[in-house]
Amino acid sequence: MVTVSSKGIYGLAAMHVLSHATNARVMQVKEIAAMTSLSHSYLEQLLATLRKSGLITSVRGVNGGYKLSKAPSEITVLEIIESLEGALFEVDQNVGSSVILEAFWTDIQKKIQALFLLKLSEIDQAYQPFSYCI
Amino acid sequence: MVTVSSKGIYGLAAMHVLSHATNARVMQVKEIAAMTSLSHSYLEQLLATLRKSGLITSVRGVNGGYKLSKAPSEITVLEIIESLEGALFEVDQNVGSSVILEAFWTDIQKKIQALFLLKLSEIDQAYQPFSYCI
DNA sequence: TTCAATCTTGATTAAATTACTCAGGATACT
DNA sequence: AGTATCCTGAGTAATTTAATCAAGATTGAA
Repeated sequence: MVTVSSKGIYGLAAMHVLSHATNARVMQVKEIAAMTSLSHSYLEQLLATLRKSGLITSVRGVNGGYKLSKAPSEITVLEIIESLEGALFEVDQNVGSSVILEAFWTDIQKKIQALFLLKLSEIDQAYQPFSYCI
Repeated sequence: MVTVSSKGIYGLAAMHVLSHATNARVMQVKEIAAMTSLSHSYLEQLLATLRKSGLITSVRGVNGGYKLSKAPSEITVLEIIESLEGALFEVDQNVGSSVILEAFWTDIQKKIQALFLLKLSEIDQAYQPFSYCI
């Protein structure tokens, strides 16, 4: 019903790294792998999925790599997670045949989904460890 | 990292049924199975786990069954889910070696946990489909 | 043109998890 | 004694996870 496994966590890490690439510069799998501590081949698999979802764009050949398809302010964490893990929720019928519980789970679902609607760019803004309000 | 599978959903359904048993009357597995549409043997397995966690109490022998160990107002959905599925979250180190992402995931974790701190009794209060405020 | 760097794809796999089933044992009321 | 219950542990098929690996496709540069 709800699942966020390491695949989604790794994927967000990769996207987060890409969001810091200066001015639409493509980053190589090698670089991203080094920064996220992921294996090259596994990361390739994740990036392939993210590319098929349209979240990132690839450039092939020498000096190729990946970059975000959109600005980090236009990509939500939910999109990233769902791209890699499928729908965050399956709307499950017949929860013990209880109408009340179905309403409960639907509500939980809505609330968790809302948590993940954060934009990629907002992660830095919200969780930057050393931020100074002048 | 986050997982709520059907086991937790079924378990909540069973506990919800038990919370409606009149005045500490024990309910048989058979009855609960009928009300939740679960198979007798699978439900037994779930109830055994819930009992070992101290959430429900059993009475053996003829006319035995299960009942809640505490009032529905003293049992949270989180306790039920975690009893069956283990910790809702694993605090995962080294999320792509990023301090910011670690802070993000810790925060998400806290917020999701908060959603599940709802009391068993509060489910009915909050999601009763036909409730009238006089 | 050739080569090497890079993305791309598909096959494969070991381990873990899920969602069960089943057979029989233990207990206690009648 | 007998039977209705809970109780336990073993077993299992299917799926998912978290990868690895080999080889193909593309393109910039020498």
